[in-house]
Amino acid sequence: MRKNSDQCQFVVALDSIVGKWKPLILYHLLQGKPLRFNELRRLLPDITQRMLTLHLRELEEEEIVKRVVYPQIPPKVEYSITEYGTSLSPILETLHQWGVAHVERKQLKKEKNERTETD
Amino acid sequence: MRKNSDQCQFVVALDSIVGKWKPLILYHLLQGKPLRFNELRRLLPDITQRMLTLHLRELEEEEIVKRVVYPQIPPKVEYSITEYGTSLSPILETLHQWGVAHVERKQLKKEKNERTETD
DNA sequence: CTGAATCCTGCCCGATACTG
DNA sequence: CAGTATCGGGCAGGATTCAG
Repeated sequence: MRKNSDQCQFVVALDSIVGKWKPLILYHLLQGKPLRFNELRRLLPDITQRMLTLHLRELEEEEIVKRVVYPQIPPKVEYSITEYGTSLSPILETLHQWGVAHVERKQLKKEKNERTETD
Repeated sequence: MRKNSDQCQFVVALDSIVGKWKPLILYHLLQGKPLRFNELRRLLPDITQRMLTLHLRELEEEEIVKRVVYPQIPPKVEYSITEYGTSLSPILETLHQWGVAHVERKQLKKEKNERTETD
């Protein structure tokens, strides 16, 4: 340890963000409104219950997401972004912008290739 | 497709960055100086040849990294960041800052817990 | 020195069924 | 409604060997 101990901290940050569904979960929670379990499920059509719970637990563990249980029947649980969690917002925003640009770039390149092929 | 097609683009960005060693590779190449294959290996003490080549190929594929072969014996290959690749710099920087803060936060919390336990 | 080719392994995630 | 429990597959990544 300690070798690159300071330089590698983006790996730490990535760990909090990476996971097949975490970025999407965060995206929705960062809208600000608390969401119930099944609301999140509906917003992420292809996620399984299992993965949703697992990822939420991990985010909760890092205090990025807050879980509030309303003791009632039927159960009601709300998930929301913590204040600390909002500090991820600029990261996601930057990633999103870069992603959009990257896709456009690829698209342009593809079109260019197709044009030169038909010459 | 197209469901969240615009919102999910951070996933695209993450794909370019994620991979066990990609962030480290990028970190070193973003220093600006072109690096030879074995120089990178030395900088990433625990990476295997296989993973280094694979990750470099992926980065090259996305035009984030440029590969220059000097036809000579023994072979010499230099990797450097492309101009396009430098656009990742702010992302890595933001991630790094957040990572550092996140680790510190965890550390503080741990110390606090240890203190209350010994009460 | 810079790889490519195989083989192997862990573990992330998915599918499904069950519960308070 | 909001979860657990269990089983299994796929794929990223590691170890090793060969090659120009």
